[in-house]
Amino acid sequence: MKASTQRSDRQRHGGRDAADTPPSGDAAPADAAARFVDGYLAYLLAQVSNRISCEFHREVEAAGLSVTEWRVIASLVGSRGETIGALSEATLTKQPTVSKVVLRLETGGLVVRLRNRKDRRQTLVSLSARGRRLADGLVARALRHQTAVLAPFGADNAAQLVRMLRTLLALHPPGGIDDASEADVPRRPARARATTKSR
Amino acid sequence: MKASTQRSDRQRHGGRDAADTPPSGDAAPADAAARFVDGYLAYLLAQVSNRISCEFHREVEAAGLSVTEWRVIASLVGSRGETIGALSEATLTKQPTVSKVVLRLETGGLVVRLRNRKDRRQTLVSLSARGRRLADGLVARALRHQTAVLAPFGADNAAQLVRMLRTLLALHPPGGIDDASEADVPRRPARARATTKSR
DNA sequence: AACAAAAACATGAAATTTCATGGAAGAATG
DNA sequence: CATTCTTCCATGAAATTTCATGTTTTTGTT
Repeated sequence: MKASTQRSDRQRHGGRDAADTPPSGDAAPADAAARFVDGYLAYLLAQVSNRISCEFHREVEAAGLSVTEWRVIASLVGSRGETIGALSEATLTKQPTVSKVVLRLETGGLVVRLRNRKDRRQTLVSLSARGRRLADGLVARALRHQTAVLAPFGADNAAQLVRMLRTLLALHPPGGIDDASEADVPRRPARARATTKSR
Repeated sequence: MKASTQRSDRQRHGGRDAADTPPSGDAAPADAAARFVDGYLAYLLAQVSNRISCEFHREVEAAGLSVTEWRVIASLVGSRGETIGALSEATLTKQPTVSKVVLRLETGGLVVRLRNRKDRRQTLVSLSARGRRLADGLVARALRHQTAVLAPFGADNAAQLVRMLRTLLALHPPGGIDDASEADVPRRPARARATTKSR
């Protein structure tokens, strides 16, 4: 229910044909009209993130995990227990999805769910022995892959890249999703607020 | 149906409670056990990509577009026409999804679909006059946002970040590699040097 | 302490995305 | 030029994700 209707009126094309211009193949000969996205940071980040990840996802699937499952597992490596909420943030997946994936992983014997004694609302998820074994193998491969990816840059540049990414992370706190601080004004598309609340 | 069964046996928790360790809040006091993902490039890229994008997605939704719709629109800015396949790659969305989104956008009057005369199999998508107006506004805001995001780095570092991202893009072609096997064509040249130098 | 408000998570319903498939057009072979 | 193979896209069915909501627990207020 985003833009316009959802009906699929047209059968086949309306009939109009394109003039002649072949779309941007890769290198435009004369009309060097660059696509906007090719210089857009968010696009570059998304593309790079996706391509790097996808390369490794082959190994993930070979291990019998879905991408979301791998993200959850990976987020648990080196941790003593993560809440559903923390996993949601770490895996870039909405909370209900994480709840379900974790449940699936638990029945699969890869993770364990406990209750936090300090706050009995939260569910603490951690790797089972079997989950840790599986994770260790994948993590080793992941690090090898990462090394290969960063290799072309040399240690210094690679380190700087990682440093800049970390800086960006620190500069842009998560949770831009739900924000209802001033609970009075219901919904205002108004002026963009850059001040992300930290939690 | 990825890992294990899908049944949901358990009602509520099994009953076990966590020991006492509060999960990684943000800064571990004594047990500096860092989560694996916090040093994992793919994770950093995904997080940064997501957070930067999400910040802007508020403006996108304010404009009445879904994220996928915005990605399609943005990919058409500065282009004379993109195929469904190209849009699929640019938007990181599977082809059937793009087909449907484009159809929706067309009925919404934001894009136009034509047939490529050169290759009548492909559908060339381009912005309508109205779509271009909408896109221009969003692109202007997107660039302002990008400027703000890169500001803390200074021109030189910002440029280097973008350069490195572009290099990674060049080093890691899309689509992954199908199976190789008997192909006489070299799988992927790969061995490319990353020129962190100017563009 | 009592009560209201908020937070964390599980769950069913709804929406979106992807998978599998098929038709049509171009390329490749003979 | 007939035949086969591949590519590109659309479409219905299936799977995944998200939304909306309810319950339980914690926090804040009076």
